[in-house]
Amino acid sequence: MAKKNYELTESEWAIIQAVWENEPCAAPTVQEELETRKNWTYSTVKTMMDRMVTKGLLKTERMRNLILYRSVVTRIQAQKSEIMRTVKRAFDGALTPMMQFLLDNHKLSQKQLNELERLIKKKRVKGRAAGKK
Amino acid sequence: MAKKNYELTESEWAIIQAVWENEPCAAPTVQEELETRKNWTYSTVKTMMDRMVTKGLLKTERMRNLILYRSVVTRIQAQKSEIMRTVKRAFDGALTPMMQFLLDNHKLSQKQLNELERLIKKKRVKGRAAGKK
DNA sequence: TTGCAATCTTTACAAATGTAGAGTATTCTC
DNA sequence: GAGAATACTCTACATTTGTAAAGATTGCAA
Repeated sequence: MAKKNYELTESEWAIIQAVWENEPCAAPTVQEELETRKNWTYSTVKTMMDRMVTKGLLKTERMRNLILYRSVVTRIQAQKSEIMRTVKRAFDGALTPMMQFLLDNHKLSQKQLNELERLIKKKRVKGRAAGKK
Repeated sequence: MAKKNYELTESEWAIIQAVWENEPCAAPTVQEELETRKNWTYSTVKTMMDRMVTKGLLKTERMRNLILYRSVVTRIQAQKSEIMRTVKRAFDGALTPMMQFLLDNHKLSQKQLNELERLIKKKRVKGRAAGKK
């Protein structure tokens, strides 16, 4: 139910990404997966994962002598939270100014602009069809 | 020079916003400004501000027996960092997917969509004029 | 000049986060 | 069945963040 706000730290993001991609998976898998980017030992990874279970970001299930982890929040949910956090903190909660800022402050290629325009058009049509909001 | 990445915490955002709006200003001013929203005592605010000086987010200047604070990073810089952080963590560094996500996952009104389209058009033209990138 | 008001300084402490060693249990493998 | 390999548990410690009380300064007002 609850549309909670999941504020993941940098490290938690790294971990949950690995989980999303291997789900369900054991801690060693995650550790190996991250070994190159992050330089974490098994202990480190495991500790973090267990803390994430406590926080309700992951959940576990025992399979014989193995402990398998699964994500509780989806990638979409996490992305949404991350964006909402930014909008709240840095743009006073207003989405359009943030979009505008993105357009103004990041050099997008023509191609990207086209793509965006296309997306907006699509959105627009759909919105109209479905009874405007 | 350095185009550093400023990762402000929630509290730091609150403080620096107050500073931006009153710059240069003394700690008590900031504390009063935030009194309603946050419920921080003077000590709390002062401590945080001094820590932010250490971190290079604010700087001070002594005026007789007063200590005045100024921001070191601009609102734009901070917003940019905040967005970059999100893009990096949650969208694998790619801006367009993030924009797409924004369009897909947040119900924008027709008006907002129009506005965005207009902005993009403007961008497009300007980009073309200035030798495409 | 004495005391009050405003401001600053010092110190503290708890919770969260980053990081991991050392020991324990379980399971292969020879 | 004994040692090696694998995975888990427990404990620990440093740093950062959130929060603030208590004490020291200083300038002004009576």
